[in-house]
Amino acid sequence: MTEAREFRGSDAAAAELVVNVLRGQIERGQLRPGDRLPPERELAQRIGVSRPSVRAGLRSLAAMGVVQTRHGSGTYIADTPQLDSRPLGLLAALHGFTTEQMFEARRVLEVGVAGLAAERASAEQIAAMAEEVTGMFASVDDPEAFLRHDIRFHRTIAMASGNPILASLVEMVSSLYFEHRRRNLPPGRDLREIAATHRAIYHAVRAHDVERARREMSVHLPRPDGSPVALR
Amino acid sequence: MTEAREFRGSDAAAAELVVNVLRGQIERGQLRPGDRLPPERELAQRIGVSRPSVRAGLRSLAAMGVVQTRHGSGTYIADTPQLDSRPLGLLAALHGFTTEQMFEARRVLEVGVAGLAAERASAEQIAAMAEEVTGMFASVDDPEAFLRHDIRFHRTIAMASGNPILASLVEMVSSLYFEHRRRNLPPGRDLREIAATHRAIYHAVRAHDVERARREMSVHLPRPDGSPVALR
DNA sequence: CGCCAGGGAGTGGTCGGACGAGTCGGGGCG
DNA sequence: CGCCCCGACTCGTCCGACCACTCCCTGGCG
Repeated sequence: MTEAREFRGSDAAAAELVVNVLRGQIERGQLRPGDRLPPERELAQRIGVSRPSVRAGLRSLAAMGVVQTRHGSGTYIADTPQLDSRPLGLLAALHGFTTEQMFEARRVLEVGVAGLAAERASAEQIAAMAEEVTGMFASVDDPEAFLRHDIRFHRTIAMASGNPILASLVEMVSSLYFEHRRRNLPPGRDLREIAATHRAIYHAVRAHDVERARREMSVHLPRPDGSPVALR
Repeated sequence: MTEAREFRGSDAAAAELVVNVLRGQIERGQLRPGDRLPPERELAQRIGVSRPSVRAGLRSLAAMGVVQTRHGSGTYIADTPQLDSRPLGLLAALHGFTTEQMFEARRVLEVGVAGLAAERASAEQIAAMAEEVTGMFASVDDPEAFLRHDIRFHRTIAMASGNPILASLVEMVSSLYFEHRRRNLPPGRDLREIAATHRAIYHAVRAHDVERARREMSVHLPRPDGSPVALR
């Protein structure tokens, strides 16, 4: 029962040991998304370190989005394969990323996933896109609601690409943009026009026209046209 | 001097408070890359939480790659704007990302940055690419050295895109691939052929031919052609 | 019999203190 | 003058305790 697993090569940091043990269990399939981890006190005993060390390791994993803890309930393996966007936000502040760079990164990613989505989108996913597009047209007078549909539309596209890695990256970068836009409501352009461009993207995906989907997504996304200042 | 900064809205988690305080100082420019943070005990007193809480917050930031601690020396703001790739590796193991998906993500990113690099690469960056290409030709009999030049070539391309966000994402995804390849040396294809494709990419970038750079990068990157197994 | 309020056990969150381990610089010794 | 050792400083780990929160289960009430 004991998984002390001494030696551990040359690196014997207690907190790191915790991460490695759990990582091993994850990679071996013994820990699956949604699973609940043993209590910290029990983990400490099993691994052979103190509870503070266990907590340190769990906190690292939590910061990476691998686990999430619920006070009073337990620690669980994350069920949404979502990379946390806070790191990017912090790095943005640290190294002075500009809005242009953020837009550009989003462009590269979204255009790519739009093409893949046109190849592979399922009927259900296409229906979900249509739902969000109609939602956008229905809320052209409510910027807040409009933004929600906007976010969900792009998220659906990312899902439909069939590539969870790209979907995570898109989510990470886009959340930066949407947070930025939430602070600056309403946007300059007419919401009706924006909804129309989304409709065009949707049509291209529905027609499984890869090139058109890429092109429509490309014209939709804000060009780095002299955006005002640094990010945030 | 005290920055207790009570209230803090509705969320009063001690460890989170530490992250927010430091984040604020980073965003306000009071903390810059390479700077050394105050000792944990002093931070604890200044923020008004216990040292374990400070340690918890710092560990979160460390896991995100924002700070790094050196035993016996201190905690420093990270100087390399690099997103850590370990989170992606863990998520890959967790959610069963396949090699195809990894290749595909890398394709989207690398093709994008290749196009940007063709637009913007400076003379020095182009020279650096040439250096790596010649290095690859010179080490076609040494897979290990060849791989090193390969990595550096792609890193130079990413840098030359002028977009640190994209460069970080490329680095994050590519490091997964290179780690995978390091375990599986040597690759199936002839190294000489690979070096030639890199040379073609280099020529396109040097000529500032965006479309050709994208095309050459596209043909260079391994197509998702029935790669064997899960990403491990 | 069914519903709901209460309590208790289990869990993570925080705290203070203590000691070990690593780093670094300065002062003493050769 | 140069080397080495030592001590101050810092992070790393550990312990024990208590608090806050969640969840389930029990018992009483309708």
